[in-house]
Amino acid sequence: MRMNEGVEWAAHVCVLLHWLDEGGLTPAPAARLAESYDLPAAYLGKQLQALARAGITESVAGRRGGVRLARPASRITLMDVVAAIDGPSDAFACTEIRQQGMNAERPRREFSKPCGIAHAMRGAELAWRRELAATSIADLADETGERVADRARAHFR
Amino acid sequence: MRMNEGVEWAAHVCVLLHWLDEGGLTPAPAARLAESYDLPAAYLGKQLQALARAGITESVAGRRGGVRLARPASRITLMDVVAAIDGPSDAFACTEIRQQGMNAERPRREFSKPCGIAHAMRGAELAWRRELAATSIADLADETGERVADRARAHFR
DNA sequence: GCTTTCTTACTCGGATACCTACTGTCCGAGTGGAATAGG
DNA sequence: CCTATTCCACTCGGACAGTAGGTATCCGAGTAAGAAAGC
Repeated sequence: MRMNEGVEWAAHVCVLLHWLDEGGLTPAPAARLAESYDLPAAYLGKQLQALARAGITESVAGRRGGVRLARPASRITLMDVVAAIDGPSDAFACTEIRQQGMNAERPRREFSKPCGIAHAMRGAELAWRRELAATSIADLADETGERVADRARAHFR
Repeated sequence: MRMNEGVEWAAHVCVLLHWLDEGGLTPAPAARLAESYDLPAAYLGKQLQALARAGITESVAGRRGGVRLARPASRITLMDVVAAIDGPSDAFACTEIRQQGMNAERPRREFSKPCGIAHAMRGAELAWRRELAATSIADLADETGERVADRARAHFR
């Protein structure tokens, strides 16, 4: 099980957009964001589109256009970013194999209670989501230090 | 992000092996285990090998051979099964893009503190693992009900 | 000076190709219990 | 009756093909700010 690499990119870009916002440097062109972290511009564009579809960023068309955060960074969580890029569906998908093979002839009502394995997996994923939802983009930006933020802003000025 | 389908198979098979153990019906041939849940025998064999490598099951060669749990089901957790099938590595892999692009020229010592995003992701995965480690195969078997266990044993007798 | 047109610099979305990892199958080698053959 | 051989039912491990989804690139369409041109 491996997470989409775009999640890392999107998270870093969101933090960067927050810093730029504080300096009045948004919207920032997608191509420059990609260049800031040496990422393939065309592919990062796809991830940015996904963020926009999820309402995390908004993009401004036309000259002097670009991307910016759609709401304060304190109200954007890592969970939001993961869900936008990696999809909202669970990693574990129960295929109800307990109803196959030796139990194929059994009446369906015997399986009305959800599969215990699926239930446990679901609980673990909920814990994971809860943790991700507890960290906001603003938290991440704050703990990085002002010097890095300043340098980023200088790079875009 | 999607989890290996074999994890579901392996978990169900472990529960089944626990039931069979209680009836003195182990070791059970891999082919029969596959047929019990209508799974492709050759591919399930691969997953069983992975379980054996992880020390969760042990396989008995030769005639009347098969597979059985290597230790009591109460001491096998879902986390063990997931790690055996899906690999022990984290889903999120930090590639340190913060050190690229506009920060490529910066001295390395500025990045001695771990990346905040990677840290948060790691914390969330730890919460996930903790939950999985809290559920044992015996727990799963118990909550399913004795009737299903009896039927499984009857199928192997 | 004001309005219109044009250019430019962006985003958006689809089409496409590649590559990795998961899914699934097959086969030969090894192993050990049970049946069989020989003394 | 006892021992040695053969057979059979298993597992193990590697090799291999197919497929889905993640990675990456490209291109045309749409949009808006600012410059240029015309009145």
